[in-house]
Amino acid sequence: MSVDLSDIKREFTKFLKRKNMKVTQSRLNLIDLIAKYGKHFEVEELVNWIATQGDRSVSRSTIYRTIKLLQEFGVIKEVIKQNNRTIYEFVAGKAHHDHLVCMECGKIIEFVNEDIEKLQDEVCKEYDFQPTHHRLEIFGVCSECRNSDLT
Amino acid sequence: MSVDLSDIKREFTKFLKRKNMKVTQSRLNLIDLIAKYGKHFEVEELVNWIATQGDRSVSRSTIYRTIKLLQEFGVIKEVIKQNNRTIYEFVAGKAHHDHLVCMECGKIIEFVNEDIEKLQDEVCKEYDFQPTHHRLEIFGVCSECRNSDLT
DNA sequence: ATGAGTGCAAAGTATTTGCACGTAC
DNA sequence: GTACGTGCAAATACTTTGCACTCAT
Repeated sequence: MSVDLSDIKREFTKFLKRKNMKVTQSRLNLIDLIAKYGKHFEVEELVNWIATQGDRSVSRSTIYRTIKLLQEFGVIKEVIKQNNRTIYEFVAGKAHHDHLVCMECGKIIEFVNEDIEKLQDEVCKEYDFQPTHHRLEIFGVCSECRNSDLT
Repeated sequence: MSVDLSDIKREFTKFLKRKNMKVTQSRLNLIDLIAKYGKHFEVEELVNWIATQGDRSVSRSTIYRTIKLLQEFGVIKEVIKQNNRTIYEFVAGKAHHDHLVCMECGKIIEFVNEDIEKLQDEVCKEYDFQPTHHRLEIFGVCSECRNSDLT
């Protein structure tokens, strides 16, 4: 793990105080739990997994509420919106990246392309649009699935 | 309107026949209705608007079912996924484009950038990934909203 | 004539919310 | 001590589905 969770929790504490919100165990625990989960997740999946983690458990409502805060804080992003599913990622300490999504096996491939980012900035300038965030999803079929499809 | 609806309906008819599905009034009507609606839409919004269109009415279930077919056929796309909303667009006859979404006024700006498309193809080649479609959403604040925000 | 399509209402998901109780400050 | 946060269960919003009837073929 490239990022120090203590740092994140310390910054999140400041973030909460700035907003005059309370620094609760649930809120801090959820950071640990999501980091421990360690992969892309859907909320329901996370809720169920957290239920298996003994103590430090956090309820569904609080998970939903805290995920919103963590998105605002910036350590979590909705990276894939497919059908009616939302897949989140813990992005703390990671460079911005986008995703290839295999529609057969569900695999998610992350990629970084600075040129695409630059071109987006140009588009925004052209329309005098101030971007806050973006999401690029490329859906298709990964090479493994194509190769195993030779049935 | 740059595209001939009759052509689209003729092609959709072929599409349905190829799939051994029936060419029903509801299915053809929905194409007319969506074209007449003429802008980006959410399903619920479309359902309510269609209910005001007198005859040619189509039920919510059939709208949902037919939208899936029209997506497969390619004349409709889910272009924006924001929070838990899905915004569709009737794309028949339009060049592929992506979107800037103003989070203050909800305005949707379409843009075309061939270079971004090319770079995406390169990324896919690099990962030996066969893309079927993609979606690039840039969220932010449009210039009008920034100017009126001088409060 | 027959089976796929439609409309309705009910069921299923995902997410949000009201409220009583607990906890940070 | 007070107000915000939490957990629960209920409510909401969106979408899908079972079924009886209708219509395209």
